[in-house]
Amino acid sequence: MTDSELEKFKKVLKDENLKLTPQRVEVFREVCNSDEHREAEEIYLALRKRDINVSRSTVYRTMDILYQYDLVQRMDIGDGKWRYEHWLNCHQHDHLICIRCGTIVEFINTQIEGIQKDVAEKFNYQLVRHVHQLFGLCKQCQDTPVSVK
Amino acid sequence: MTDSELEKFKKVLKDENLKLTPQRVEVFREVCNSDEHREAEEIYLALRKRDINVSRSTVYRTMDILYQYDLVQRMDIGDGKWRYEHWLNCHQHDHLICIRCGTIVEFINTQIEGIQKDVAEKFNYQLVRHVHQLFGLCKQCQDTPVSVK
DNA sequence: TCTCATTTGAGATTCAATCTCAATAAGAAC
DNA sequence: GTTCTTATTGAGATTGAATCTCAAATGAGA
Repeated sequence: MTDSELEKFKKVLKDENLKLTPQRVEVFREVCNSDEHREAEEIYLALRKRDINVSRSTVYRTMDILYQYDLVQRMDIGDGKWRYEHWLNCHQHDHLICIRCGTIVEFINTQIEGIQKDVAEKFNYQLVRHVHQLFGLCKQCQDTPVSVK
Repeated sequence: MTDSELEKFKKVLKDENLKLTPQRVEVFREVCNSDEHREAEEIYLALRKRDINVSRSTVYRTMDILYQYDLVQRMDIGDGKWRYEHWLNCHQHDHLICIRCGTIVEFINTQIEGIQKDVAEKFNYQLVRHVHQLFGLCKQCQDTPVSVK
């Protein structure tokens, strides 16, 4: 977490009349210090592992704030859990997801953005956001035989 | 529900050693007879409304079978519920979703499919399926002012 | 330092989906 | 048609991520 990131977070809290608490800062720090796409529960456990006591409720609540004010990105791959990632490298990107091992890879394709704009325009939709996920088998899982139970 | 659709369902059940029960047929019929993107609960209620008694459990279980054997399409728009739609017009399509009123519109864009293939190939993923959803405001919601609570 | 609205933590609650299990029914064999 | 075996059904219990509740604690402006 860079100082400028922290300042951005502080500004949001101030602007929205939310208080700067140690718990909120720790949650934000934890999110920023990993490039994985993690669930709230994983972030909660990572904090506990580092002996930082923040309740599960507070982790969920803070993730909501971070998402609400666009300080983190969040995605849903259809398993009923939100996965969060920091927004530091700020590029709009989509995801490739391995259906066997769960590995998530990011990709950027500017061509698709143009097409999306065209589609939205054609249907008179004012585009706000999109979800674009490609599910398949990663190289390693293609090469690994399925183990017998 | 056309006869050929029903036959396809019967074939799947037979091939998979599953039994053809009146409940399963009714659920399938209900799904086929609507072009909406409905939740299992909505399908369950629609059946009750027509005085067809199928339990909630059986609706959920049958939807699983239909999805498993590719007789229906299912989507997740991030609200924790699966929405089902029949697969009768068999075109691969994506969705435009209004974030205010929930209207779902389908669109087809063959250009994107090519790009998806290229991306998967580049990352050595063997593509299985994709999710592509555009969220925004539909024309009507753009024109309707937000009502005051 | 005082004050007060906000936040926290722990546990309760929600809700879609899944599981359990006794009763029922499909459908193969005869 | 009858019998037998196994799958299916229905009702309610359970699961699990997320949200809510409320008393106690705390941030931050005065």
